[in-house]
Amino acid sequence: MKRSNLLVRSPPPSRHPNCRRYSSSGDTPLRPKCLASLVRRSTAETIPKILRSRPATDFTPSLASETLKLLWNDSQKSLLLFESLVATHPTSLSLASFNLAIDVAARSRQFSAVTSMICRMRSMGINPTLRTFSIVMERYVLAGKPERAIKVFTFMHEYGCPQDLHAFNTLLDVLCKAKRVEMAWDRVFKVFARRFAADRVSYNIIANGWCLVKRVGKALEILKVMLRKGIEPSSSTYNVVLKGFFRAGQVEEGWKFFLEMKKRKCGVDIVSYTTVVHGLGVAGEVGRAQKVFDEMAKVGILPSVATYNALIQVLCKKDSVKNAISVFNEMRRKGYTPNVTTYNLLIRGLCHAGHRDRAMEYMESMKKEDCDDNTQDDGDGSRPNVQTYNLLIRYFCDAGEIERAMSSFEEMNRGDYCLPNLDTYNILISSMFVRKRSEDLIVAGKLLVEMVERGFRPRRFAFNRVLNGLLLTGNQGFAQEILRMQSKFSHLPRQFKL
DNA sequence: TTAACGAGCA
Repeated sequence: MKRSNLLVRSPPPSRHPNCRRYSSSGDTPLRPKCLASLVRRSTAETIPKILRSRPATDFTPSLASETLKLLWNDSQKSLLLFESLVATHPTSLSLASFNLAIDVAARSRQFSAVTSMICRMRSMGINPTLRTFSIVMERYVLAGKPERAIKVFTFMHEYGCPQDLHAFNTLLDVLCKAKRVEMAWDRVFKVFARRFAADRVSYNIIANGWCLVKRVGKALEILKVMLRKGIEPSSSTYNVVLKGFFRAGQVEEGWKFFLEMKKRKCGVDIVSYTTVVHGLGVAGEVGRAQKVFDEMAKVGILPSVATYNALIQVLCKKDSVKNAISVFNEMRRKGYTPNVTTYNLLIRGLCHAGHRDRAMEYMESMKKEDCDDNTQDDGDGSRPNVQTYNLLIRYFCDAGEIERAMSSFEEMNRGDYCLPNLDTYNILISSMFVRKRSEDLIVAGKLLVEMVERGFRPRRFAFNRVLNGLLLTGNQGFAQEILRMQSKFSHLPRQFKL
């Protein structure tokens, strides 16, 4: 498949404004955005050559890991960069870069590549940590192979990572977060609890697992077991159950539990308040949510950005986006810095109310704040992320503004903030069927090709839909091409070995 | 190492 065929092209060869001399060696240090852009426009053959042409001093561990982060949604290119760095500048690879590469490989189910990366990092004197193994375990669970995750846990000490309580809790958490709480309880907790001396955190994780599948009764049972065993519940334990009630739609039970927590002084904190503001609000009890929010100042618990976000979301969903904007302005006046979630909530609220132009203004201020802000202390600050782009694209598509959606997509595809993910492609491909135009179906086909090239696995449904569309509009040749890609794609090796 | 704000599916 020639990329030049693609209507939805990879980024134009625009130089990043911060990057004056990225294609030849010079005295300007290489920045992550420039290296990412360079890698995306190069091939497996040229990437190592380009890397060799630059002085070794350019390749710091942070350049390597930041660039891999930017290439997160292009698994092919990020793995190519990783392999090329191994060959040309191995000292630039830190634990962080290995973890990123392992995550990307595992996400596309290349588990044998994961094993070799772990062996390679050890041979380079970088020991895989629990973080490394939690990535692998999580990917196995998400790939529908939870028993493999358990196996990784039983083997990991052979790869230099201690099997301890911390690791035990991490495995429990990985399973519970993927809603495999029964497996976590029966196959891990019961089997290993004594050996690793399960603690309060272990029980909290299980209680949370039950709450995630909306079985608060089971979480309360865990609470009883803790009390029986003399393990004192923490504020996290109570907050988990509190959230569980609201998540399960048991609003009044949640409210009673909150009152009881206050009465018995069991660690009511900022998390409990945020949970209640959000829980009451999304259940439509906006007045009560607002009252709880106002109560915080009186009891001396100041709201955090997350609390403001909860209130803003509630107002957008159940009240008016106008009031949400007032709260947003108020939080800024008080000196809070909105994060990417705050902006995404407002942008979604505005789009939902049909104000897409105003939503775009907030998008622009996010980008502006990113330029003004050099500190970036918590990593991503308020830069637009994949959710920001996806929600804008989704609303543009829903409103029939396909061109606007495509222009946001192209901007995203420049890769200054993030690259399109599976959701982005799914949203756009679906929207290509609304106008019933032959040219739209070609775009859908090209998007499908591009997503496969970047390591995403479209559902069979997407393949069939695009194929049918192309055949019906007389694009037999392109349909054949996609069919060939699909047959190759479905035979990708699915090795599960570690 | 666990808990709050985001996060969809044929």
